[in-house]
Amino acid sequence: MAGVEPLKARRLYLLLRDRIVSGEDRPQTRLPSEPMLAERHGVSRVTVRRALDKLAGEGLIERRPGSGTFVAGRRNEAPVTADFSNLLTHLVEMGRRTEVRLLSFGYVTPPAAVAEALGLAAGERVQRAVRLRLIDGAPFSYLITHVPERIGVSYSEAEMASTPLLELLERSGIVADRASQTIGAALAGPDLAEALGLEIGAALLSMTRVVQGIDGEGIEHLHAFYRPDLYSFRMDLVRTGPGDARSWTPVGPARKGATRSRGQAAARAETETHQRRSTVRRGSTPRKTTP
Amino acid sequence: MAGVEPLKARRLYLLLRDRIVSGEDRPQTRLPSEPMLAERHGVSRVTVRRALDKLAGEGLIERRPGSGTFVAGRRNEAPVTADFSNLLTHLVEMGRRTEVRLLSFGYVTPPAAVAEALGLAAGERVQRAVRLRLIDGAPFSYLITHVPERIGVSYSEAEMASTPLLELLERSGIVADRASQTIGAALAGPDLAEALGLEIGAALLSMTRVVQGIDGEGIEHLHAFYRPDLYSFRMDLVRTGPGDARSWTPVGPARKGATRSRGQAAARAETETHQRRSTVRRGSTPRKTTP
DNA sequence: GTAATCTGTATCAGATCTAATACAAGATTT
DNA sequence: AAATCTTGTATTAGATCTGATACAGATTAC
Repeated sequence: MAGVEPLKARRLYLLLRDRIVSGEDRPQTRLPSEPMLAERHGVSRVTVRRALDKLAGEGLIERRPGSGTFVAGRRNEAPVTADFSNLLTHLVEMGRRTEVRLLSFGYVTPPAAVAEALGLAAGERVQRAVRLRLIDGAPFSYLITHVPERIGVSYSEAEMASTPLLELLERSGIVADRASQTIGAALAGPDLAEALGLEIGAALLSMTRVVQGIDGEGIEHLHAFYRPDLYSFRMDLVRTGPGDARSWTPVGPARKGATRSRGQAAARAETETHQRRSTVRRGSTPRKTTP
Repeated sequence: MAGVEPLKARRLYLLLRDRIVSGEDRPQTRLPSEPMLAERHGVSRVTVRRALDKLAGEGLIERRPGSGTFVAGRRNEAPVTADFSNLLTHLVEMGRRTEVRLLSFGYVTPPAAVAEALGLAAGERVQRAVRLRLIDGAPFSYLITHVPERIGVSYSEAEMASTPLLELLERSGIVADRASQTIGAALAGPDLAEALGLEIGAALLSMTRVVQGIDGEGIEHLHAFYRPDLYSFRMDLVRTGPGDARSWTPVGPARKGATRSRGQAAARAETETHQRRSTVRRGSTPRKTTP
């Protein structure tokens, strides 16, 4: 009569977790008691307890002996948000310190997908670098870059560890003209999990970016993985154009709540100003990017 | 002396999987033999076998008894790609058929996060709908929409199951003026996993979108989950502006190689044309959107 | 054709997970 | 103050999962 499910606790954990993070179960609300949950989900109280232990470990619930288990206050969403349209990012970082670690560096023959994306000749070698980015000491992104060998030789390994890649390329006279980004999701394998400080099956945001020069020649291929709890992508759009022909146009990210209940024109002016301002400011900040 | 690790097989599975999908292990290549893998990773051959079974089940490897295990040909990436800047999407769908199922419909008091995002008064109710979108019979997105009650009543439940939400709103005279989208990743819980036909711990792409009217009033709150193997977000960027003041500007997705080696104006004009074209075409196709 | 190598299959032992039960301690209600 | 409900802790046994070993069938190389 035993269950065929080898992961009852995990299953229940994910179930409860979804309801909490989605806001379905409101903060400060009391969850059903452990015996109740056990009965309602057809598992033993020990299993319920395991699921709740996990939730408590992540700070999603608060347990008060004798009183009950309560939904904790909504925790902050991904604090570091990248604007989509910005390559030289513009992390919305309020006084935070970012750091880069070079995990791997060398010249290899690229995977077929990379070679194709960069438009390389058969057998052409590339510089491959793996970097880890941290914010306030916490790793949040894992970056694998491939650069054609002839371009990669124009800067050193040491520079790679301290300077954003696109900046290095610019310095070498390489002109980036176009880029294409694709965003997806993936599970954390052993390497990624360890580097990013996550469990092995954790969910990751992934991005692939291909940067091309004026003649369409491949300059950089980036494959990046982000911790979704520390990083996310954001894009703001405004309806433009007259009458029926209007369509959506991306703009820079608006300040939190700043555009609330105002006219369209005012909102647009504001976001555009913000964009310009942040662009200028970038030149004076130490070294910040999201490659 | 037995291992403390309860997930050796899964660990190895993810490790090998990463190497295959990243192209590190090239297609048609033979993997190390099972005994070799067992030794190199310090596990038993049975464990290796379990990992390989999973990979074979996903078609990532091909096993030939007596001969060896081979990396299967690179499988296609996410076939359905959404352009970022397009709300009324524009799936890059080549003759595919999409379908919508309404899983849940009703009026509720919204979670705090939703109420806040929509700028609702305390206690104001919303229409909540859960829909599943399929392409060629395969579910690829799970959508949870919240719409203020006063707006939601302008269309019926039946319409909800057949017509894109934004289109319904437009029809009711609601004018969407601004939108904000945030993209992240999450693990599939029991509900999502079953609806989308995935295992329980699978990785999902998630998106939150808030649409506002001219006066900043909330119109729609969407929380969407996508199968990353069937769906991804894409954005193309072009370097604009003169000399040192140049920055990156998002454009519609370029046709493969179409914008190669052209100036900024040409590229933008082209994508806008393409965008408009697809908008017009939509009217004659059955029902296609990506809410 | 014979040896070496590889995948496929079966068996067995240890570890982990699940469940059931009992009891203790804190909080609330009656 | 007593009764009741809650979470915290401990113990037990059974089912399941995981890992290790041995052997069989298929392919390849020499």
